Amino acid sequence: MSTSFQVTFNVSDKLYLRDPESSELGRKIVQHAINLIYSLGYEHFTFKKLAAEIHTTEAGIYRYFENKHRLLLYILNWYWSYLDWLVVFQVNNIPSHEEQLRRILELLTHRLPNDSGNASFDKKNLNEIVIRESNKAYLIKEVAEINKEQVFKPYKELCAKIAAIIHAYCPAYPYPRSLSSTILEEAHHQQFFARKLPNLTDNEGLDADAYAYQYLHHLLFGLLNSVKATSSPLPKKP
Amino acid sequence: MSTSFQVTFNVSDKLYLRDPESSELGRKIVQHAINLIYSLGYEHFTFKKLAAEIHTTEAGIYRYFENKHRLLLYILNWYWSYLDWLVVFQVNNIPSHEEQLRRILELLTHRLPNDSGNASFDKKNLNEIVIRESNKAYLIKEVAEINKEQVFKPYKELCAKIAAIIHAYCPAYPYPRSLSSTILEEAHHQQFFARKLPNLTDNEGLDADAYAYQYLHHLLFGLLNSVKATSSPLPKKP
DNA sequence: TCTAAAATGATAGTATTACTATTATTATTA
DNA sequence: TAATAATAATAGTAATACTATCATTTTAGA
Repeated sequence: MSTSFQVTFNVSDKLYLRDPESSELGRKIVQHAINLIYSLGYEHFTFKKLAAEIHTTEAGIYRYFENKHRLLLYILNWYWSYLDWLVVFQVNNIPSHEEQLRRILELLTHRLPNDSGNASFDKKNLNEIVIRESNKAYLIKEVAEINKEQVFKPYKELCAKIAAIIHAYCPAYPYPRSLSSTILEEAHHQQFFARKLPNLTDNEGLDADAYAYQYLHHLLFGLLNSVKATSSPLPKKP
Repeated sequence: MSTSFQVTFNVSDKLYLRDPESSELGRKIVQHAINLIYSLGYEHFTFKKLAAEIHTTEAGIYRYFENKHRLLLYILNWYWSYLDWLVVFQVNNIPSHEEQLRRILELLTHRLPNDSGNASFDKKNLNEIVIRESNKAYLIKEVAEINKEQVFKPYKELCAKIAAIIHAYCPAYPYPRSLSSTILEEAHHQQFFARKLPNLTDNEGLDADAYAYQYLHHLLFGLLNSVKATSSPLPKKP
């Protein structure tokens, strides 16, 4: 007899019509959607192409997801939930808030470990589409309406969690949530820029992920340490 | 006899098939596109709807722009070029780099003056679509190819210009371009968040633009001043 | 001022996308 | 074993993203 331990993710059931985790077809849809969005780009990705890829029909996919935007949101929610869990796990038992933040930056800028997450998604492709497509999930006219359906909950929770650690590290800093969302966004954008529009960065030869880490590390600690220094000046040693 | 002074903008001629500035119809297309993208959202905006709005035909619009992505890029390039010009103008003759940066932040976070720019676009709508849609111009699979057509030149130049002032203000800071692009992006995202997903920010009752200004001001100067302090420590007063 | 060229308008048409509906077939589960 | 649920196969509709054609109007040049 073997025991298996499963981490479950709390994605809103508003995201799907039928739970894709509940069947082979559902899992295939999500798995191949990640690869296809990666290789075609979100705009050129269609349910018809996905159906052809996994030898099912368009109608078959529509039974799981209302449209491709919901499917994208589902994938991103999975990513954000998983990242949240990784943050909790990585930060657990680490006494230093500074070290906690350092580890978080590493998680945000580097790709997910490929063996992890009891899901057979291609983590490299997942990471790429998160970088390139995640803004398209919320930078839309209808954001207020879909927000009511809890579809951004995992993102907000992740943002709040990081904000809480920023606050613990530097209670005097007045914008922990905005700084958290800035870091979440720029961890992806600066990587994208470093790869595709390098003039928008100061990278010279580093890997995009390593560069993003370095830049954000300097930004985060430069900023927070300056606040710490001015708000509670330590007694100087002679 | 009257003299008129016109500022011209250097948008790449790859963006259009026929120059929309050269005709009444062309100007109407751009002007109403801004309003329609604003009210429908980029995804729901189509050339057919735009054609109906201005009492021309779909084919008529296709004679000016290859597709709606090019039209969006054209609009954004106009915005970026104009912002660049405003930056130059606002910063001219200001001796203090600090004051220069402060003025730039104000330009980035606040809407364009409505009477300006010798174009009859609705500046409020233009500002909204820049906030909500500009990421969709470059966060795409084909970014490398279209980048060759110079379509991001105005954005890069603006970024470089701000980076140069950051560098002038604080030569020791190692990431002026990334900081510049971060500020350009977050000036819009934090406004969007403050309005639509306020939990991602620390705003409490300020207008979104004022909040974004305040947050970014604190970030920019907090960071740069800390670098200044550590790189060239001033002699202490007793 | 006349003429040629260019721009526009009107209409039509194609391929693809984004869906919905129907019915037959295959698994599951009670 | 019967009922039920999921899937496959097929068809069809409305909208989108274009391209093509041709008549008409506008503009610019000789």
